[in-house]
Amino acid sequence: MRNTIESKPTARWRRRKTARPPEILSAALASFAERGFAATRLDDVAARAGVTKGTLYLYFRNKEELFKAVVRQELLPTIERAEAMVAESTAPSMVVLEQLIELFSRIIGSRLSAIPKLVLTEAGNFPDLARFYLEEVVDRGTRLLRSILERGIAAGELRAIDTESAVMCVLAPLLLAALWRHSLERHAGRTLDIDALCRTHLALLRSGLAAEPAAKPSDEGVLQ
Amino acid sequence: MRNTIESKPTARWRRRKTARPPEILSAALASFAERGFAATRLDDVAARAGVTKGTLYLYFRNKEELFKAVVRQELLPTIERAEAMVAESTAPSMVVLEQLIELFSRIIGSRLSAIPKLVLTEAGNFPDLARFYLEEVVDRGTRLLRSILERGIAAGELRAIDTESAVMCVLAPLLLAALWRHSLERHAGRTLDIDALCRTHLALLRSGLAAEPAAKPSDEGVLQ
Amino acid sequence: MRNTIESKPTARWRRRKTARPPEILSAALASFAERGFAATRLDDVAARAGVTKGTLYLYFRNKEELFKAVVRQELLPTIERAEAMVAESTAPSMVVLEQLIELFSRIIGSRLSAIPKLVLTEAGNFPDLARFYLEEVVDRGTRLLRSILERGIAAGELRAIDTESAVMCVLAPLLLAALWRHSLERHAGRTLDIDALCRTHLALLRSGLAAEPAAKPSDEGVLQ
Amino acid sequence: MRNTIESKPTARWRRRKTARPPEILSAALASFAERGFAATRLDDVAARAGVTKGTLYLYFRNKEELFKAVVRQELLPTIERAEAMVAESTAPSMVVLEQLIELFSRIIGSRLSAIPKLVLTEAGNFPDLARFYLEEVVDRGTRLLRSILERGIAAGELRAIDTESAVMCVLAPLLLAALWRHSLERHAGRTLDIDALCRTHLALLRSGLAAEPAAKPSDEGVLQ
DNA sequence: GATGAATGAGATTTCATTCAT
DNA sequence: GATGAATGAAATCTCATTCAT
Repeated sequence: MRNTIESKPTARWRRRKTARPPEILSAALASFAERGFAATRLDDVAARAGVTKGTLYLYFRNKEELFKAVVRQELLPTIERAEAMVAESTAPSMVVLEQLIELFSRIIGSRLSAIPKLVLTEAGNFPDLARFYLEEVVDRGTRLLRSILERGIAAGELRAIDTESAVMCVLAPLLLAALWRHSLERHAGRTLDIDALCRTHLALLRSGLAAEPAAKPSDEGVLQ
Repeated sequence: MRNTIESKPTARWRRRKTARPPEILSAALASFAERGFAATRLDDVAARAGVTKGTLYLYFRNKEELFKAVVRQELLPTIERAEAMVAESTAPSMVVLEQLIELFSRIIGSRLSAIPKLVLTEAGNFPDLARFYLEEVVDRGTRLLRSILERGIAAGELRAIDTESAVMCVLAPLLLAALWRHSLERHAGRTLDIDALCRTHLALLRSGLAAEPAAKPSDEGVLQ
Repeated sequence: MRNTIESKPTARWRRRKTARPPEILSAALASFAERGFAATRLDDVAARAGVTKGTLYLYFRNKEELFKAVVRQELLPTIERAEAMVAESTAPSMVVLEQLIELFSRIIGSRLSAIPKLVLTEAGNFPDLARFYLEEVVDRGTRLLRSILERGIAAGELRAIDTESAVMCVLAPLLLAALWRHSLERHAGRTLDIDALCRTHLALLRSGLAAEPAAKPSDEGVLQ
Repeated sequence: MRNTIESKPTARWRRRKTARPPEILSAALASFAERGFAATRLDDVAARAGVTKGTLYLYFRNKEELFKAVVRQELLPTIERAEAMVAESTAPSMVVLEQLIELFSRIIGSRLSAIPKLVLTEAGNFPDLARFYLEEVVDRGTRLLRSILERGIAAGELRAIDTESAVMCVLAPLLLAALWRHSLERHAGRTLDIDALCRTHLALLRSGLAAEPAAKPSDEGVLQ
């Protein structure tokens, strides 16, 4: 009896075949990230997506497939974007590094940042998901960073270090920030200042990675 | 009436009685770290601990209490040890930092290193656990590191940076290593060389944190 | 605007409209016979009938009504045919018996033969279906057979036996053949030779039912 | 408050590890025979067995395994008994046949008689069950009967007929009686007089199978 | 103290049925 | 008339928890 003029009879639902899957994936990402795979109830995912449980099964064969779809479909575009960025760039490695870190820092703010936590959490229960993530995200990501570092070392811009370890040192603070945001931040009074973190991180990296002879430190006055 | 001759009949049993809780905690830590809280079945924990399900309930009220006990009882001694180490030390901050990192790198090899993953993973489902961990581990840990950095800056040994962010940058690679070990490492062909990582990390930190003679401004174009 | 020239554009569609119910019944009979009522999914029936699930509900109120329609509409014509055959015949009872058995043996080859299995299977779940089948098929069928036997006994052609039991003995091999075909035959390597079965059955019946004094056995040379 | 003298505190349940499986199998046989596999709810089986649903899973992995166990464990002893009976007997084949039929008629009265219906009904959904039944029951049973008939023919006691078909003719009325009992009988007013059926069947068989002096060909007009 | 059989609440999954298109 | 997306009730199955032994 809501509409006295327009007599639309309060449709219980509407057909939205193409709109559903993204909505469901998005709801699922949120739920899985919040509680983990096992603790997420499909009732919750469905409610969040504005459908009923049964509808989930029209689009995904079961809970596990839904879970895998979440991880697969969300990440790949971003990886590809980063790879393209690096491939196209001719800037000095330190600048490319800055650009990458900046890109990453923006991802931390998006819903994408929930995925690392998700994978961490569920790697033990989903071996093939773990392998997918290792190959399509970890490996591609580290290869990318490593190529930048090696290019910089070869060009004499950066000092010679163990690039394998260095890649982890470069990524770690950013990853940790993403994990923090989706786990403890909600329970801490404070929020993490991502920009400050990136600035400090970059400052440390600039001096840390700088080629040694010309190690005349430029300042980072602005940071701090 | 069984043992009329040997006078310490139940010795082994008596020992086992007090041995149970640690054995159970250890089994639980391993299981929880592998599969997460929800996906861990108490049958598995019991089997791993060499007892039956019913026995768990003699020592822990329920699954949740067992989980919390795992986190609580395993970590505190280590934190206290680190605090003592710093309190007693009069060495230059960079040296203390090295000692701390070395301590941490040894923890990564122990079963303790599963706990960060556990807490990260389950913070969403166990708010009070999250708060406990924040207060008793995160806060105390960062306070500790921060005090070292601040002491170093004050002494002119380290350059002036945002210590709040810097703490994360110092911890991140170590934490990431711990998380890696308990999630993706098993599925990757390779293992992480923790020592190499620590060496590289320290090398970067030494230059990155070193106090500088002068401070000529330069740009940080991208990040601001 | 499709058919400007041909003037019977929807002819095919019109035909289909009346063709639907039999097509659906046929598909349903096949599905129900294969898997039973509960295990049959309407999706399957619909697919087999070349329509979609929704269409079924245009012709049948629900799954149960569809099921009952299958049994009801398929059998009655055949029963009536058998009754007519017997009513018209003036041949000796043994000959009529042979004719009936021959009719039955042809039914075993048709899709109709699935129905006994269906009723057997679902009698427990559909009491009114069971009663319908009892009255309209079992009772009418046994009455028919019994009348033949009694006529034969009265005429001195057959020996005096308990006709109630004898009816079952006459029908049993044929029914069993029908059941076999729709249950185990598919899983056995072999198929049942219905003709051979009927020949043997008739041979046994001829001697078995023959009036005793004149028990000069005629042979069944061909059979064997 | 039931026991004012003996103060047994109304135990909610009792441990009866070995007593359970047969009780459950028996309850399951009854339920499955009544409604078929798919239509049987495990709640019902559990209730009938006096336990709860969960308990079923202590003893049987899932519904299907329970179903298969029912068929497997109930039948084999009986088959073996029949085989032993025939192996030991040296009586004329017609006498052995009578003994077998008598044995069978007693089975019809027991709960075992539900199994043929069950297998027939569910063969389509459980191919391996069908194969098991074919090999362990149908084949063994027909082999048994056939050996009796062949022995009788060889000894000149029975006339030469197609033993393969004859086996079905011998078994059919008994099987049909079993099927009837577990499907339509409940809905019919009347019950089947098994003894009368067996008597008539045997009477027909005696004349039908009896060896004949001569063999004058006559017609089999209809069937050929 | 230890056991493990039994429970029962709650999760995933299926599918007959509905109804907007 | 036909469709098939969406529903929601009901089924199977799991597993934390209890408690007789």
